Amino acid sequence: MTDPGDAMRAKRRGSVTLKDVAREAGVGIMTVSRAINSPDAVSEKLRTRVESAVVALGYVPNRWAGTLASARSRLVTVIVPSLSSRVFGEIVSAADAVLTPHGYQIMVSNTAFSLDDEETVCRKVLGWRPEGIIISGIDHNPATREMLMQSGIPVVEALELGSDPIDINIGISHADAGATAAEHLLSRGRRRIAFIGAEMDLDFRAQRRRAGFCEALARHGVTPALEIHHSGRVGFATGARAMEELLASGEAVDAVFCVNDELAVGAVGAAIRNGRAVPDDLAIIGFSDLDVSAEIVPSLTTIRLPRVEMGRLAAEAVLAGRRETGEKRIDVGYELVVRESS
Amino acid sequence: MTDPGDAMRAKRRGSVTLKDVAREAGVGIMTVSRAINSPDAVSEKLRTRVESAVVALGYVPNRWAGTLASARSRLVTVIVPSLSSRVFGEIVSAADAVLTPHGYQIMVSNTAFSLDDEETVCRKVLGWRPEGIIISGIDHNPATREMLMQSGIPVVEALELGSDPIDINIGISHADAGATAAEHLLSRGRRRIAFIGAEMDLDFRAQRRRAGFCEALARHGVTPALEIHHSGRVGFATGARAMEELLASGEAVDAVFCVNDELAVGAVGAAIRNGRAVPDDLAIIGFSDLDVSAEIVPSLTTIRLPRVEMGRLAAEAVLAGRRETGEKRIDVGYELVVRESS
DNA sequence: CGCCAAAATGGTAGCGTTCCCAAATGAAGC
DNA sequence: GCTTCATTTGGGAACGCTACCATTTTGGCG
Repeated sequence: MTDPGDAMRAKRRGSVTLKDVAREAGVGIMTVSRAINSPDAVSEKLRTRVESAVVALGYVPNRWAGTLASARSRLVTVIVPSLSSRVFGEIVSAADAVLTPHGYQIMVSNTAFSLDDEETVCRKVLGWRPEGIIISGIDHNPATREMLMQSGIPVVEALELGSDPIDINIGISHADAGATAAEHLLSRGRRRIAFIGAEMDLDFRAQRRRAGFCEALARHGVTPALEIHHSGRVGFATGARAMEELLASGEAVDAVFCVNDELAVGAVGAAIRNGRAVPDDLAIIGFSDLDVSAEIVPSLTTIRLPRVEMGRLAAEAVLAGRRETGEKRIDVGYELVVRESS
Repeated sequence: MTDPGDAMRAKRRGSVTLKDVAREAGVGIMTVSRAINSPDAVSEKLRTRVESAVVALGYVPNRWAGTLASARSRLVTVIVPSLSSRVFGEIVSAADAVLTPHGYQIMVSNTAFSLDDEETVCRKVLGWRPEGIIISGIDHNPATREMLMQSGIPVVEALELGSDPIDINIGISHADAGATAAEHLLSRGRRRIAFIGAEMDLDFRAQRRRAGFCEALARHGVTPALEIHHSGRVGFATGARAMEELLASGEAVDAVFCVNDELAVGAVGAAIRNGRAVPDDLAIIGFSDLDVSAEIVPSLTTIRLPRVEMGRLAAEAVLAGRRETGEKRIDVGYELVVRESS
């Protein structure tokens, strides 16, 4: 596997530049630049001449040069734990929908749920000098925090609400969400309540949902009947395996809180397959409200995380910049969505 | 909403540069550049001095300048129809996993399934001078094709196999996949076979799956008993609505091909809810094999699209570049996954 | 101790834009 | 026709970095 760079470089040197277009159109270099970036500042006659030269030569302005000269990258970085999850995809998508019409380009990086990777990614990302950074969560290495604060770039921490934002913070309280799940199951008269999680050591938000869940139970004098912390990766299949483990344990359980909807959907499937009636034998509640959660049978009770709204608000916060002395902390709230599984 | 650019510019001018680090470390500017980019070419002594100066000043190299000077952007663009879909997320994720270790950064853009948007996006993307472009599908506006061919950048068309690749083409035959679905249902003894699709006018791959499906039926003297082309957006809920429509039609149907798994999973749910036994009353087959498809009850028969492999191969093709006179067309194949729903 | 090759270091000239200002052109008024 | 002012146009200097080449230092060896 040879280095594509050499060919690249050879090709690129000598590609069409502003100067080529200027020569073709018989105008100055600045006239071309203006004809492209602020057409109103150029006379009709020259503008059309420039435009046809651009088309004739297939000129595409080099953003690197433009960015370097103007110190405006028109780039916004989004740092998420995972690129393949629909949860983060929806956030990115919503942010993109806001930013693209404003001429911004999104650049996505993933941390694989690791704080150290996040630090590496942040350092790399700052080299691109984005005009805004949207980052997942409020847990960062001290060095990451420091770096972001020093950067002078608007930083939006999304997904979870914390007490000490770097800059702007948009999210919900995951502890409260966990507590809401517990209270819902209790209100249904369940007392032998289990917990299912996976990759809990990596996902701080999931940890806090669990903590909030356990505390709420404790307030009612209940302790979790069983906790399955599955070693597999978060996903539908892992949820199913975890449920099988739970059923195999023989423990008497009448309700389960799955720390996210992937696990919960898989758990519902496994419960049904193993002859349990949901919710009669076993109530199940998840977290995040995936699209699929509403369509499975029985449909899944869950807690809706307003992902699209968070993505949109994060993008708008970046656009507003940090000078805008608006709200530094935005609680987008969550919503208990009661369906058939509880 | 004021323009964040001004603050940006003010901040950035006068940020830490190579020269500052050089002064701090008491060395030449080139020594700093080398200490960072090819540490082996610098003596131990100076390297440590540079390194501590970098840390002391919090220097982060400016990629714009580096890219401009070296004509190496270390950027690979991935153009997908949608950012929020898990199918595309997995492809992007797999490509990222290959490219990141090689020092590349991925830039994702979405076309919203529109050829015109794709053209706009391509033009914009070329301005960033990526070293490779991974684009979804083989259908492009003539201008888009032209632009990509002229660019001199390796282009990988992924997801579907065509006869005339711009450069490199990785995918499967969607017509064959559709035919496989039809043949599977026929082999199960079904003859009153329906089709469910959504947004069919935008998704050319789905169109070809349908065409292949219809042709295969025709070869066996069967015509689709019913076609539901739902107007909603592709998603689980739309699949459910389409199935309800199908059931309400009163048409005698014993099998359904859903043009993708989102629709199929939703359709399974709706069929069950409406008292149909799947597969006894109604067999259902989807396309793509989502993670969730294996975990619902009944689990979904589908055709697996090897997304991770495509993402990986596309990234490797970009790394290899176009000089590598290897395979221009790679058929990654699909696989019929028979589960409970058929 | 000197000599030469090899390694380490630094200066300079771009890379392709945009910004700033000067020059040129055109319009309007007398 | 000439001056004055607004509008267009263009030139040159950055922007921060790397490539290339020249220079300096080092180390090995006779």
